[in-house]
Amino acid sequence: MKAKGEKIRERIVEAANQLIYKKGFNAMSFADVAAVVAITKGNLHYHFNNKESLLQAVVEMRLAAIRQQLILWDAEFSEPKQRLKRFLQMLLNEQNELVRYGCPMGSLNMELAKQQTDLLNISRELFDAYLPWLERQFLLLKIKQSEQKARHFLSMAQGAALMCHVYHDQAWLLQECVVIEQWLDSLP
Amino acid sequence: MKAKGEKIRERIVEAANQLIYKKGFNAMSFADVAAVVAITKGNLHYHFNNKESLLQAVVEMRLAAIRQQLILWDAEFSEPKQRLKRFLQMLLNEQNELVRYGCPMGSLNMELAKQQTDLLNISRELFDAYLPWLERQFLLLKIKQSEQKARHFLSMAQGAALMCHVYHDQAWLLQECVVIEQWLDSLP
DNA sequence: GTCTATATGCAGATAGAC
DNA sequence: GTCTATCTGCATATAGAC
Repeated sequence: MKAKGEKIRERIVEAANQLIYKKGFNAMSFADVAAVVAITKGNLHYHFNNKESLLQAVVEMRLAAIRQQLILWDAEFSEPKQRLKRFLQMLLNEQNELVRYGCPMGSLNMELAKQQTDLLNISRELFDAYLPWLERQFLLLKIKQSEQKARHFLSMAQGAALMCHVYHDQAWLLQECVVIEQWLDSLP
Repeated sequence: MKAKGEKIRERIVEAANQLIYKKGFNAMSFADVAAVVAITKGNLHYHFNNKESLLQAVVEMRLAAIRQQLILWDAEFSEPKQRLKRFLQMLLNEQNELVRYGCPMGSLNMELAKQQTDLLNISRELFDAYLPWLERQFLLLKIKQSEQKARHFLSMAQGAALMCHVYHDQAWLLQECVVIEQWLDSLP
């Protein structure tokens, strides 16, 4: 538990986090990560045996951030609809990154979904962190089929992120956010 | 234009098409394609210099299929809403493949969107083939903001395909199709 | 056209000196 | 812990015989 040892681990995970988002998990190499952290590949392998353990660490870091964020939103807004709109606001706040690199969750899960089952099981936890929270908001609104509503909300957000990314088109994202917000407002 | 030469080319493109869908473009190797077609890697390189030309050929094949399909749908249904519902029916018809491998368009574009700009420009043509057709249907319905409606429709479909793929969950897809159809019915 | 053989590069991963 | 050196495997791609 040496302080310095912990620090380098954090720097590695942070570098991997950025590289996974900007290059994709498969395109990211140990050499890439080592270069950013300014250590050698061999040293990096001392800290993380393989790519899977690196992914695990990155996902855990993201999970901690997501959970903290949701707690914050719960405290910040008492109205469930306001909380859901805060979720949409997040898309707008990060519109530049979304257009360039896609959704950090969606793009990673999509990349791992085709064949790499073990890795997908790890990255899917990111969605799992959001879904119950979303469902709870619809439950609080006393809306029927709250699970289905949560899924629809998340689906629409992912679809918007995917399309605006493929077309590098901010306008697409903005318009989708408007439509999703209208859908929220149309609910009882 | 020798018949036999054309035939092997078609077999290569068909094999690549399947492998790109089921394994992903980057995970697919020349060795994979050669094995399916039962030729050697060297021979495959004689027909396609590099992966980009293979992708180009695959996309062109898919484009031809899409265009033919849209012409068919136009002939089959006179009502624009029926045509759009036929699009949703396609998702249901291929639900097993969607759950396993995702949307052939969406997963390919997502994979290429992060860094490989040249390849993305090729694969995006697939979306470009659908979008004007979708917009035309909303135009025929005399619906305002038909372009935005087409984008929303496609976004929702892509979101549904992504989520049902990541969760390997047919129910997710089915429910989203129901919701999207309700959205269509709610339009004037 | 199709093959074998090979060049080249980079990936993930390991061994062992310091 | 961090380094250098190296192994192994597989990828794209090319050369040249048949």
